[in-house]
Amino acid sequence: MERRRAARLKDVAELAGVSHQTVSRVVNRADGIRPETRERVEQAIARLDYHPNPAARNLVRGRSGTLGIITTDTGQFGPASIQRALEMAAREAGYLASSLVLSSVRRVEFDSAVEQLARLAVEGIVVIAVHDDALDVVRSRAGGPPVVLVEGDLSGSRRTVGVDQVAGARAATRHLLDLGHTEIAHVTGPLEWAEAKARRDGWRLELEHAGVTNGEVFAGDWSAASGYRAGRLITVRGRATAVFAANDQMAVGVLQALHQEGVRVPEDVSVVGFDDIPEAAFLIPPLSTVRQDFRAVGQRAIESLTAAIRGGPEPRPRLIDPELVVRASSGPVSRGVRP
Amino acid sequence: MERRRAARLKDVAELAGVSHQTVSRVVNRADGIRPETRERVEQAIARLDYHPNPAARNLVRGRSGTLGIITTDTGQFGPASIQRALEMAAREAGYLASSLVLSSVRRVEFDSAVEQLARLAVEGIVVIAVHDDALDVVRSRAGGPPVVLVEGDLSGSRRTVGVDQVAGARAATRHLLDLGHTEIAHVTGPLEWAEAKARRDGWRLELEHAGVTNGEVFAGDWSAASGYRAGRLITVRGRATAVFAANDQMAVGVLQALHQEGVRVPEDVSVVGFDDIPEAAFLIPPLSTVRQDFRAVGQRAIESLTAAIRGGPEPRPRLIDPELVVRASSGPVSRGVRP
DNA sequence: AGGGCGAATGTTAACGCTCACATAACGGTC
DNA sequence: GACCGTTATGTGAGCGTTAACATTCGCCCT
Repeated sequence: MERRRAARLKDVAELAGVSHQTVSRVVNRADGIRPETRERVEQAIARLDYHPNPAARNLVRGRSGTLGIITTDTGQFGPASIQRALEMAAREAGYLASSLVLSSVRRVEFDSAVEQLARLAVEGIVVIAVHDDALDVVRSRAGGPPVVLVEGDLSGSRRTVGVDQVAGARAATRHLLDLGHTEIAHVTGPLEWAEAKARRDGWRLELEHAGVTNGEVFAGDWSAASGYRAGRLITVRGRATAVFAANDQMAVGVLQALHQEGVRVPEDVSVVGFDDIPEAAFLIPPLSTVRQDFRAVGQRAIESLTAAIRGGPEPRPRLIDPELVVRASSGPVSRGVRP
Repeated sequence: MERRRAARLKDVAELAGVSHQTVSRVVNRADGIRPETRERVEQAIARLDYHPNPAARNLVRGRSGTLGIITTDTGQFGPASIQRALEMAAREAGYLASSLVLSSVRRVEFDSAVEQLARLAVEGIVVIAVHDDALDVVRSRAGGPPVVLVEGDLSGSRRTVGVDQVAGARAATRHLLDLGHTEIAHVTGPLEWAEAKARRDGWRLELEHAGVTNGEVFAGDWSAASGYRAGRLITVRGRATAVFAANDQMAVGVLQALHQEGVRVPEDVSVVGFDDIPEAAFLIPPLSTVRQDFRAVGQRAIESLTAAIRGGPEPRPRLIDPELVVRASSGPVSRGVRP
């Protein structure tokens, strides 16, 4: 079968017996078209299987219809999920999203990424900013397309969107306090990450709020291995009756360490994580955790970016509330003695 | 500061004192330009910070410069990794990749995705085809842009690219046979998935090749929970001295079940997974598994697609060899009796 | 009946680039 | 010095669309 050229506005116009501009109006849903004419044009469009040429459209409108997403290839659950959510939200907003996955957060690579996006004439950029360094780079960049930061340090003056990490950590800690725990340890993420810092701060704040001051801190790095090490230390020192891990992967490690030492969860020690990874519900025992609505983060970020592109003000509140998910790994503090 | 319009070809031409066509030639690396002229033009480009307008370029060239990626939001490690790899490879090939993440593989949604990509005038589509159903939908589609299938059923006549799942499964099984195991159980993925089927077939083939016929099969669904259930059954029946799980998540479940029952890994039972998820090296014990080179898959898929767009033949072999990664979870069959 | 007005549609000119072709410049040959 | 071929550069058209303005038509009002 011969491959015909795609139909153009002009072809549709000829078939429908109108001018190309009328067709354009129908395609772009302008009003001031007689229903009868519109009907005729729409039939012609259907018959020719006409699709507007996006390149021509973008050219004449002086825009590219493209957004850039810069993220790092950390393999972490959060950033990857947000990337996905951003891609979906961008498409819903009528933009094409082009994701740039960096293998490091070094300034050079970051700059070249921004350069590459400039070459694509992106109208805006979303940076999934896990690292403080990345923030600095963005801040230092003058001119160019508007930039929205996601999930980094949300306290800055720039446009930023993200889950309220502090609130999530406080909710998790409050949940453990409500169960009667007073010795609540915390396993942190790497503290260069804004999220890790915020979760630690939330935990600390809530403890102070409750008048509890002596929570132990264990330094982790997001990995299950680091959670495992923290878990072993916790069993050795043997004071905490509850552990709040800064992410689910580390909580997995904690669970394994506790299990290995014969410490029962939640009878002897309660564990709460953060993220609600897909496996969380299938762990032994199912993990209590804090769920983040990445979909909402993606949508708001794109909203904020499109607003910036149009030169408008910040649209909706930029902090999104996380949700505590209680499962079997957290329970009332036991009266018995820890083994 | 006033925001100037972006520089055009004409602006550069005027500044360099040449025609716009000469500038175009310099930009597009055409030869037949005097070095001196080229130098002058390049300086002008740098001074004006000129970037070609991709919309105008695509319009006149009659192409969109865009590829579509269709994937499903399964949250599985493999598909997500491949999506990333595809995005990177597409960009390296000079294309903009637009990813469509489907929440189901139902025909309707799939069709609307293809429709949406047609609207973007994508030049080609990569489908990360996990489900047999998805394959059918693609096969039924006539006309439109070329399509490359990734990681589905690789035996079809269409352009397909992927890791040789059968070879990977055979390597894993061979590894266990080499360690002296003869009772090797297999935990499958959901058998609607082409990968799950291929891994089971590879396991079976290698057993037959070695003259071992009595491997037990346990049906799983990729989740850690299903692996856990299989692990419990294995300890109850108590025959297998080795388990090959069709993915790492299920292997995690197996490990937990064995551990819980006091079965030592690898002393009593060896475990091998598939995927090499980031946690694999941090599990207890570190998990032997099969690593897939997703980067290579992405690159070959894009190569194949660009070849198809140009109407050329299939470029490189489309099957990629996986790599066995031996860690502590697999060891020689023990002479002692299982507890 | 003529003027004016609004609704519906048509006409023309960009948008920034590449392609195909036209021209200029230059050196060698007879 | 007229002719040719080669190399380097310039010119004009057109890609498919939208924006701005122009036109046509029918209708109501005085």
